[in-house]
Amino acid sequence: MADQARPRRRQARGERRMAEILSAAAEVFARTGYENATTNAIAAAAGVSPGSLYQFFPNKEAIAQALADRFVADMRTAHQEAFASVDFAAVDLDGLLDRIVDPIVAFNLANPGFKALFARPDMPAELAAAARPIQAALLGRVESIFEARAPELSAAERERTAGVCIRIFQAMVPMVIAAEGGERDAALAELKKVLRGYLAPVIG
Amino acid sequence: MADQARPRRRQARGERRMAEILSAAAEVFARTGYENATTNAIAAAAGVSPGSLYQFFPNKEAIAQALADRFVADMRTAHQEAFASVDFAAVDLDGLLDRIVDPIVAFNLANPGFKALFARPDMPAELAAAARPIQAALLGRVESIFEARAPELSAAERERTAGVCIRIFQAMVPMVIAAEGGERDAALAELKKVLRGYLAPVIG
DNA sequence: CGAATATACGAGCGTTCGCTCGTGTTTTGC
DNA sequence: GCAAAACACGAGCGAACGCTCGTATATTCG
Repeated sequence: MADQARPRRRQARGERRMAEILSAAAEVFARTGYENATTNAIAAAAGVSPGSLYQFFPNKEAIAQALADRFVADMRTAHQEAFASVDFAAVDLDGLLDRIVDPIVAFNLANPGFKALFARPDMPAELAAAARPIQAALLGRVESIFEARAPELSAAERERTAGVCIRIFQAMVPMVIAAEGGERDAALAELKKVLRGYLAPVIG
Repeated sequence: MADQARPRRRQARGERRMAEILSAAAEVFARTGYENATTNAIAAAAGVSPGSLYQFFPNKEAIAQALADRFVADMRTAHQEAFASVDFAAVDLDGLLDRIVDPIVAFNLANPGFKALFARPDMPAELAAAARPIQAALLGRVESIFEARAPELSAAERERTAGVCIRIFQAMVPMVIAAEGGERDAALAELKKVLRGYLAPVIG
């Protein structure tokens, strides 16, 4: 009953190990996907025994959960930077797209494990829950742009439009990442073209 | 070696069983995803013993493969109907979108197992191979529209534009399917809005 | 120093799951 | 009618994998 098992006091060494294990997990998840990633493989990739791994994480899902938390934190700052650098009212649509799309694409490019964890259709409920706050925050930010640029939109329209933008983004980022060099620039330009075509009638 | 194991002669009963097993597999895949679907669960859902299942399919992947083939065949006819009913040169962009988007969305709505098999990021290579022909065919059809309506496009631009359209489609169909009633109509309208905004500059 | 706790190891337990095998029943072909 | 082949059953094998446990070393604290 309420076997709360007070969290053990970590040493600096332990904190380092946890970070190493998470990095190894990100790499293994990115390479093999969530289901096919074995905890022993993660431990091996981190240069650690299975037993040690389980001193820091109670089970496989907790690893994914902690990794999700780390991604969410990183992504939040990436988003904050992206949205903070823009005066929504002053800049034109093309400028807006450049300032917001580029850094978020860059984040996804730098964190290949991110998609392997969150792009899965049969994601454990807890992982989905971890991803939700970042999704909600992103949605809110996009909505706030529309609020400033297209105040005539109803709340429902605003939310729907923002949701569609994010959806488009998530669909096309893999395309951008998969492309190489000049191809990638073309794909990125195409992503912006789609968003521009969709948004031009809404926020001139 | 080349232990070709000539294919056994099926009875009518056997053909029926195979179809039943595939339908059961579609249902189980749709409900639990590919990895979490157990062959015993598929057999049970089909009202068949595990041993019987393995008289028709050598392994789990072969079941998915055969199901993929069935989906591909069904989808091919759905696409054929969708594209055959339109005179690309005569109709305007809105009409074009209505005539093509609606039936393909309807197909996805009627085949919920389809996505569970093909929307997976860590799809076995053989499954991806089974999906490729249908993707290629769809790409070709979309390209042929552009060829008729925007002959000034280079081959590379044409292919890229068609690929983006399909990508957008695949990203937004789940949104349409997840929505209910009026919400669904709104989502469908939004899908067309995205495509229209993207394509209007290309094929007036 | 010594006790308490954190970290580390890796063999292997328990369970799940894809798949097999021995056996029995139905259908086909002659 | 009778053999051969297809169909059907379900207990359970073997391997994979998440995770544990006994044990040993390192670190902290008084």
